[in-house]
Amino acid sequence: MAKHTKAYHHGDLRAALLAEAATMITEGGAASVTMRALGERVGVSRTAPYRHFTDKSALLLAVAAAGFDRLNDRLQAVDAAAPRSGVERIRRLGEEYVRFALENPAHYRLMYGAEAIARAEQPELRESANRLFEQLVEVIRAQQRSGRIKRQDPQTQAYVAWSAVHGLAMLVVEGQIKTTVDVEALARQATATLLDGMRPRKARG
Amino acid sequence: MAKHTKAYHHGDLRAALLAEAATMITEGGAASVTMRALGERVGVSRTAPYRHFTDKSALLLAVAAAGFDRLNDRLQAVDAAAPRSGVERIRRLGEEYVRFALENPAHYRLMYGAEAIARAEQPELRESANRLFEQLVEVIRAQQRSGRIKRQDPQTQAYVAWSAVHGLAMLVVEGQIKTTVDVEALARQATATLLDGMRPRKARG
DNA sequence: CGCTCGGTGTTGATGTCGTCAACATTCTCA
DNA sequence: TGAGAATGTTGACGACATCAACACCGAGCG
Repeated sequence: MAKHTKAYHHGDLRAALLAEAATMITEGGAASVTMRALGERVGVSRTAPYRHFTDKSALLLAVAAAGFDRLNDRLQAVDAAAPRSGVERIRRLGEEYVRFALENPAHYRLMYGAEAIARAEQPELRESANRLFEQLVEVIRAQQRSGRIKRQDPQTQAYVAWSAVHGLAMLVVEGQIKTTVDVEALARQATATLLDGMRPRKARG
Repeated sequence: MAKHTKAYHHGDLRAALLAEAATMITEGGAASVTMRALGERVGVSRTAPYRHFTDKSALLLAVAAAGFDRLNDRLQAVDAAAPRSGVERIRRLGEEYVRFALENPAHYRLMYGAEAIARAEQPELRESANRLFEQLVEVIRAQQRSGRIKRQDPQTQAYVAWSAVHGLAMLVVEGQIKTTVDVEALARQATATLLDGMRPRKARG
């Protein structure tokens, strides 16, 4: 009686669908998620998901958005545990970001693959990604205030930093960087180089 | 009489298919490429392409590989025109790389989207991408010799540089970076930051 | 010069998919 | 308790990739 948006016939189909779809993505990539298979795995018919998502795209979109939320949470947790000041804070964020991608390759691909989801603009996804970006901008602003990185447009710097970690994550996830390479070390090197480039003229940490 | 691999019934179906598929990708994304539509646009039946490509995946793979070749050519041309020494050389490469992605968003996506192509390892694609990578490693080695960038493992540095430009390209192509942003400027900033981070301790260009 | 054969292209059929529409069930609430 | 809404199911449709059987054509052999 308390909740009524959920727990009808199935119990909580919407959540179950999201969870199962995420599992399927992990197991066999986004392409392996089919309405029929999904329904079967959850124990409902193929069209049942349409009561909760207008589209297959909408469903994948929700899964992707959930991925962004998870990533955000992890980054926030790492940031909270990091020293308040010092570029170490950014370094840890960058490394954790790449780690997430490595641990959830197919999910990560989905999150950034507009193609797989739909053609139109996806405000929901942009929103999730944007929260991530804004968080990064804030950290950079803080470091600028304490003079640890250059006082340039923080937004631009955030884009550059995001590009670096995202690029690395993507190359690994798509298999362009041989798996024989120590990706953790690569991530450290990438963030280190990045931070060096963002450092003020004479500082030497 | 000279050539016999080509110019049979159609003239040169294989090449025509590759060209038309590339056009379709540009116009409507990789998802818009369907064997039926492709055949129709080239003036053959839906299954004609199977005489030249075992699979739809194989066809897309060839298109993607061609994209890498085009990108390689452009980078080589830019590099040839750049001053032999000086980080300017790397700077121009980075900017040209991003420019290519911006001009061919859908094609670029395809090149790096293993998902859209197939599941298995794609040696052909890896090969094309690797040529690009090796070229970058060479340029970095040259700069190391002249002491313009740190003497670290050039392969690692190349991965970091590649990550930076690829990440930026991807974020823009996928619409994660608002189109209101001056991407050219962002590319300049990214390469500049990168080069700064790769510079030896005391150098100041 | 005509025949044949491999390279090339076509048509028909199959199985899978996303999705719509009509129908069935079940929960909520008045 | 009964009605209406929320939820789920089955059947059907059109698009798709792809296979198999068939048709065409051009080159080289006799």
